[in-house]
Amino acid sequence: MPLPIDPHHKLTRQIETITRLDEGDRIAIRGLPMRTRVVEENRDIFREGLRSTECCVILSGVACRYKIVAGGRRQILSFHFAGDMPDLQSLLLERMDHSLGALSRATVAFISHDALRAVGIERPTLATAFNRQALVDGSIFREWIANVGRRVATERVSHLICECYERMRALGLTTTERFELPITQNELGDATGLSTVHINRTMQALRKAGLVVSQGKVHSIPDWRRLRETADYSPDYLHLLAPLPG
Amino acid sequence: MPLPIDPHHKLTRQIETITRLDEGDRIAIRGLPMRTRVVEENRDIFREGLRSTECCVILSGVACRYKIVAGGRRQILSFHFAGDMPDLQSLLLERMDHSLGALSRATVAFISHDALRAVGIERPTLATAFNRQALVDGSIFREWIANVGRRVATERVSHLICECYERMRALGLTTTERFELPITQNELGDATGLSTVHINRTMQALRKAGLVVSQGKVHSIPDWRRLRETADYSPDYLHLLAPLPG
DNA sequence: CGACAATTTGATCTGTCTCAACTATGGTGG
DNA sequence: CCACCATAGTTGAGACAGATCAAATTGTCG
Repeated sequence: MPLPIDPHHKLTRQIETITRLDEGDRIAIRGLPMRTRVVEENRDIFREGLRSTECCVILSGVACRYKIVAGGRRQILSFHFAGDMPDLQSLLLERMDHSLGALSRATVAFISHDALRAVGIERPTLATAFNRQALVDGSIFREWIANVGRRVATERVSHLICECYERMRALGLTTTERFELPITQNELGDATGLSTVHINRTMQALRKAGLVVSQGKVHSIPDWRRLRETADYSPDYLHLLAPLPG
Repeated sequence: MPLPIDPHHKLTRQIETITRLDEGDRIAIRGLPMRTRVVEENRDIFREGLRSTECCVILSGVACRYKIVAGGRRQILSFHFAGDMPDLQSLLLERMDHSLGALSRATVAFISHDALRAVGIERPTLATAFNRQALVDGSIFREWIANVGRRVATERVSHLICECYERMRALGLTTTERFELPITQNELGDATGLSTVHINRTMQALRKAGLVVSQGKVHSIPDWRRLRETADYSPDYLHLLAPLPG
C-alpha cells in the first residue's frame, strides 16, 4: 500500500485543477522542501488553537477538517484527498480555528510557511494559485452551509457524494467506473449534520433508487445526471478548470 | 438618515478590525476611487453567475450573501455591515457562486479590481489585509457549517446574535447598551436553517430566559456571558485584533 | 478464529416544519 | 392626522423528518 508517492507531482496536479501553470511554475513547486510523515487512522494532524508555521499536503488517504461543538458533537467541515492543502489559511491566520484529522491512514507532507512565501514571491502565479485555492475552499464552505441548512437528507448525502466524486476525479483518484471513499457512515453523518442511523437509511434509499452502487467503501455512480439532479448539484462552486460535462 | 458617510473611513475601520495598518496604508486607502450607489431594501447587489470586475463595500445598512437551492428555499451565508467587503473573493474567482442582497436600504461603494490590485502592489500590507479578510470570511463560513449542522435552535440563534453583536461592535456600530439588527425573523430563519415560525418561538424563549431584550429591531444583551454560554460561542473564529473580553 | 468496528434493523420519541389564522407595526396617501 | 395596506410578528394544531436507544448482523483484520 505505501507505494512510492511523488509529493511534488501530487501537489502540482492539485493546483492545476484550478489554476493554469507554466513549466517554470512546475519546476518551482518541485523545489519546495517537504517533510513527509505517515498519520494513522483517526489521528489528528493539527488541533484547533495551534499556531502553525507550516502548511500540509495530503499525499495519500483522506483527511477532514472538523470542529467539536458543545456536548461533544462533531461537525466535519470538509474532506481532503491526495494533493489537497487543507490549511492554506494558516499562512495569514495565526491560530487554527478548527482541527484536521486523518480519516484513514494517510501520508502528509509539510511545507514551511517561509518556503511557501518565498516561492510565491519568486513565482507570482503560485502565490495567486495558493490564494485561489483558499478562496475555493471558502466557496465549498458556502455550498456546505446551504447543503446542511436547506436540503433534506437525500439531497444532502447525494450532494456530498457528487462533490467528492468530482473533486477526486479532478485529482485523478477515480476511474470512470468506480471510486473509493474511505469514509464511514458515521463520518458522513458528521459532515451532513445527520445521525449515523439516518445516513444508513438514506444510503439504502439511494441504492434502492439505483443512484449509487456500493460494495463496502467502493462506490459507483450508474447515472451521473440523475444523481446530480436529485442532489441539486452543480459543480460551479468548485471553480474547476475542467468540470464534468452534463 | 442618509447622513454624510466617509466611505474610505468606513473601509479603513473595517480593515483595522483584523489587520494593523500604518499611516501610509490609510492614505493609500483614501486614494481608492469609489463609485457609490444606494440599493433599496430587498434588491440584489449582484447575482450568482456574474463575472465581476469590481468589489463592493457596504457603507450603510445590512447586506447578506445567499444561495437559492432546489425548491426555491433560500440559505443566507453571511451578514454584512457598514465597512464590510463581501465579495473580495471575486478578485481571484471569475464567477460569483452566490448572490448578494440588501436586507435594508443600503449604501454601497464599488472599487474596481484594477484599483484594488494596484493599491495591493503599492502597499503589500493592504494586499495581505484583503487576503486576510477573505480568509476570515472562510473561517466564519466554517463556524456557520457547525452552527447549522450540529447545534439546536436555541444555540443556533443565540450564536448568530453573538456573532452579529461582536462584529458590529468591532465596526463601531453599537453602543454598549443596544444594537440595531435590521433583520427580520424570516431572514434569521434563512441564516440558521430554521423556519420563521420556529425562529419566533426561539426568540421568545431567549427573551423569557432574559438572554436578549428586544424592542422591534433594537436588541440588547443584558448578560453577555450567559448568552455566550448558551450559544456555545467563542470569538476566536472571527480573528479580530480586539475581541470582546469575557 | 476472535474481537472490534461498521452497518443494519426495529421501535419510539421529539424538535422542528407546515399550514392557517390572527395581531401588531409602520409607512403612505388622502 | 387618520385610515389603510402591506409587512412582520405571533399563536395553535397537527404532521413528519430525523434523532435516539438498543440490539442484531455483518465485515475486517490481526
